[in-house]
Amino acid sequence: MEYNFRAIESEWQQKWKDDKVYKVDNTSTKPKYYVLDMFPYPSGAGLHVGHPLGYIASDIFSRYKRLKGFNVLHPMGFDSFGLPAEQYALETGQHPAVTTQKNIATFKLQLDKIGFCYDWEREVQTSDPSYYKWTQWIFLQLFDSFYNRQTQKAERIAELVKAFETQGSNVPVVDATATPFTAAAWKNFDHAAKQNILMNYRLAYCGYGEVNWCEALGTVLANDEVINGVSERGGHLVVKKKLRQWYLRITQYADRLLEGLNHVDFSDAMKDMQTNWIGKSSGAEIDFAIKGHDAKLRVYTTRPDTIFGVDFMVVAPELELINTIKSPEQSTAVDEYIAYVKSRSDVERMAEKKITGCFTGAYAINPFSGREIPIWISEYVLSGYGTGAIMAVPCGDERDFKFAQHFSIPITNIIGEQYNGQEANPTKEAILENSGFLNGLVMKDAINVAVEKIEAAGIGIRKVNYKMRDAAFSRQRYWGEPFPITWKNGVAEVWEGELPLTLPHVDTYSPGPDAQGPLANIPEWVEKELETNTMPGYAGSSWYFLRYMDPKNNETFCDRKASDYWNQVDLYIGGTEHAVGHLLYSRMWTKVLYDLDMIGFDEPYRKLVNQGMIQGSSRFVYRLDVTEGLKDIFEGEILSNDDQSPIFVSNKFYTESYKLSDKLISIIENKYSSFSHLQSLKKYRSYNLSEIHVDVNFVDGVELNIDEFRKWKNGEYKNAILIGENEEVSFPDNPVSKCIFICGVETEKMSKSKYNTVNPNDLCDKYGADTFRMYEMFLGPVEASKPWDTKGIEGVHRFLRKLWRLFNDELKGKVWNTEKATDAELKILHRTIKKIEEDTERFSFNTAVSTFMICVNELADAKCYKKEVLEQLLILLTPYAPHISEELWQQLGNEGSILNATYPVFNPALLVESSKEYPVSVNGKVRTNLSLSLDLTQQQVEETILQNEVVQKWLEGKAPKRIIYVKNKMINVVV
RNA sequence: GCCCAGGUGGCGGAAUUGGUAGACGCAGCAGACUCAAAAUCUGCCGUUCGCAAGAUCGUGCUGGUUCGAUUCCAGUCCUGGGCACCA
Repeated sequence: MEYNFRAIESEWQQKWKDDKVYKVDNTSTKPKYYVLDMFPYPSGAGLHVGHPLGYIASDIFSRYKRLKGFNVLHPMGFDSFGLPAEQYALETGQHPAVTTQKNIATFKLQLDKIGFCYDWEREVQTSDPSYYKWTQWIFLQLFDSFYNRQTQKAERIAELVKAFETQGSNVPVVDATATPFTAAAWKNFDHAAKQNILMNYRLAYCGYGEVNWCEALGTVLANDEVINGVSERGGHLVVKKKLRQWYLRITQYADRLLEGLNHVDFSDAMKDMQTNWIGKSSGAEIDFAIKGHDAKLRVYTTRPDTIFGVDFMVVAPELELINTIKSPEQSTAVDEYIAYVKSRSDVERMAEKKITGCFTGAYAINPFSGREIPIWISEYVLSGYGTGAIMAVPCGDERDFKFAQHFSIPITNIIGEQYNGQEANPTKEAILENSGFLNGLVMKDAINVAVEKIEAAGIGIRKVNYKMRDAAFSRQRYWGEPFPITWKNGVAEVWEGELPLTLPHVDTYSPGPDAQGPLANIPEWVEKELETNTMPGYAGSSWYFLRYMDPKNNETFCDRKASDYWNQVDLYIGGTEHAVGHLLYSRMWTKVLYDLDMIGFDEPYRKLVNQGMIQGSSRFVYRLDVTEGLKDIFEGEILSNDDQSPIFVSNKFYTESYKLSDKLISIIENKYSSFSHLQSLKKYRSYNLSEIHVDVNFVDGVELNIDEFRKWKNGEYKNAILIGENEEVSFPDNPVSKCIFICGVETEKMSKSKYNTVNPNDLCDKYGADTFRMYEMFLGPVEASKPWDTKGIEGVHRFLRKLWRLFNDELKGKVWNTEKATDAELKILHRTIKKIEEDTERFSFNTAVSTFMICVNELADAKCYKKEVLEQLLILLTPYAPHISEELWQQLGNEGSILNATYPVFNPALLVESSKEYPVSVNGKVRTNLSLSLDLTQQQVEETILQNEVVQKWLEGKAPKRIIYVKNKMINVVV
């Protein structure tokens, strides 16, 4: 009987489905364990082998925990709102709901084929009205809440109203408003005035923010749709535009998001990323008078101790203030510079090495020295951080220093010898000079003195700042959750209908007027004065882990009993690309729901494991192209021919600079003198090699399958002429060719457009899901990123077949028996139990797979076909390769599914050793091995060692200085 | 630019706490079985020198700490991820 994985896998998948073996209850006497995968976006391209890496890891762990006696929740669903579906709708006119459903169906087929233990009855989809009903509802809770500074938690907006009614604006629970009011005044405000004030405190609020606006496309673009200041599609100009936007006041939670990191098990790298993103800093906000103007320049600095070293100011080019203060002489230059900056993204601005800037012609006054300080604008200062203006201290800050040098601004030294005039010194240890009342103080002590003086003088305040900004929460798009908000006379009101407020049908997905979303095109929607923005992708994904606990509930987002039972996610597996977006948002939402007493915990994820990315390994062919400039010359002579039979050259012509070589041309010439390209090549010797991605699925390693290549893309290259590595040429009409064509290789992101994706289904068909699962794990540590290479999968498949042969022989049939296992055989088993358990616990799945291989190799060598041993091994293997394990488990005559078996218990007594083969080194270099009893004393070991021939040889008669003996590890003789 | 991660054979990787570098697998080479092929099995498989025994160098690079460093420290180069509207 042979290992027929196709039959085995489909049979067991069907049986498990029929028996509902993965159904999970919200009540159990067993302890609970919640394993979560990051929410997939169901893209049209389907799953590629990179996606399931984390899913397989979590599936293994879920099954392992189940065997260990836990009630395990391991759900799956879809983050099904998003830009790609809408983009596709724009191009094809198909409704996103339709394409999304199609994509989800494909994903589910693919996932099921791999044999995951999801309870599909708990599936959620964010674009399903029964789901986004609750996303909208939670949004309304955010809208109806504010952050109480006193209690440090979210509370209902009604509480704030009560406070205003009794105490006016001077309340301890929130920061003061821009314009103070009394309790009496509050009561006299009209509705709109009150709402405007409250909008400053709501956790979900409306404000104004900049977006990437593309006039030509009439739409707002995502950052990744903008490249070098123009749109990716069409290359149209993109500028910043201010729009009314919804925001989440996540900044209020900055401190708690930081503090919460102490209570979760995330990697230090992940915690660092979040900490840096939040970017807490403390310093001061200082108002500088501006010469000849009433307006003040407010700067934020973390180093108020350096205030006497300020040589210039830098203001973000976006700041309105600039228009007021710019001098007539500088006006044109300033406007031109602002126009330049408008075309640049934040990333470009921060990454720019070239120093740019423009003097405004205005001067600020140093409040302590009275010095006049020139005010500049430059793109390296961003408007969103701090006050959008900095005081520049070139002797202490590298960027300020370079700026001063570039524009020849004189530099003041306030740290004496600590500053060498060649580069800035950002120390806090120097003793201040040229610094008025701060002279003689060490800088780090001077910070506090300076802040106190600034506060006393009434020109500034101590200020804690966060780099993190409030999260923009609206999109000018169609395919997202509508806001249950109406606008009455410019005031945002909660929509009065019953949730969900469903997405209306639209005829076109084109943007609405004035940079509004497509919803603005619908008369009925606009008539009802409904909000035309929709929510962003992270709305639905910020709370989905809660919905899985109680996915069908129509009364509440998640029953309290269910969330109390399942509590936090015990294990969350996903990529670092979500480090600062999704993870921070869902942590914030959890904290708000906790504050409002709707759930009983304030961190969503107890433990986070970061899965690495599987990169694509792309393959290239190199097309010989006539260069652009010469095209005219070839008109009529070549070009028509060119398109039909392009020439491709093998890798070596690209890497070994065979470009333009006589050799390449002579190859063609010698073989095919009538070749029509030849004349032009000889004549002009001017061509390029362009890299063209080819589908990795018809490249074996690096060798191109030329027949497949000719059939590719409906025969686009069927007439191609290929010059191989061995300098043989393949023509379309000579199918028998000795041409060996080698492709170029590069590691890149796995993506359909790069033709480097591999479909897991194909591999499951060819080798089986068990092989696929184990191979994904065998590739390397889950946390590591690595390029995909299908080649090694054979090895894992061979391993499973070898396992199969421990039970069945192709000719003899059943070979397993019920004989008693020997000590040696039990030792093999228990060493495996120990290692598999350890490796699984620490998510080291790749070494676990190796361990299985070693175990099966050893059992095969020992000809051990004993049920007593094999049965235990199968249980260990179930989480990794569930189908074959179940099949063999049944063959052994077991009742019931192996899914419910009990995990083997490791018996240390079986592994006790009495001696050890020690490596013996002399001066740290291993020279020999020696087997010694484990109960020897240091002295006994030393004596034995010195007797040894090899050791004596290396001692060369000298006496050893020291002998290091680490029991059970090694011995080192120092001479 | 800033933040984070990673550089080990031809390739993916192992070495869990500073203790035999290269487990396990792929590819390759040689052999057995076979009419042949597939499958399976056996052996070899970092570099240089050597018939061999053995020696030499070797974990991106340059230094340091240590009896001993892939592992710790400092610096440096390269690659990948993120940088707020892809999800």
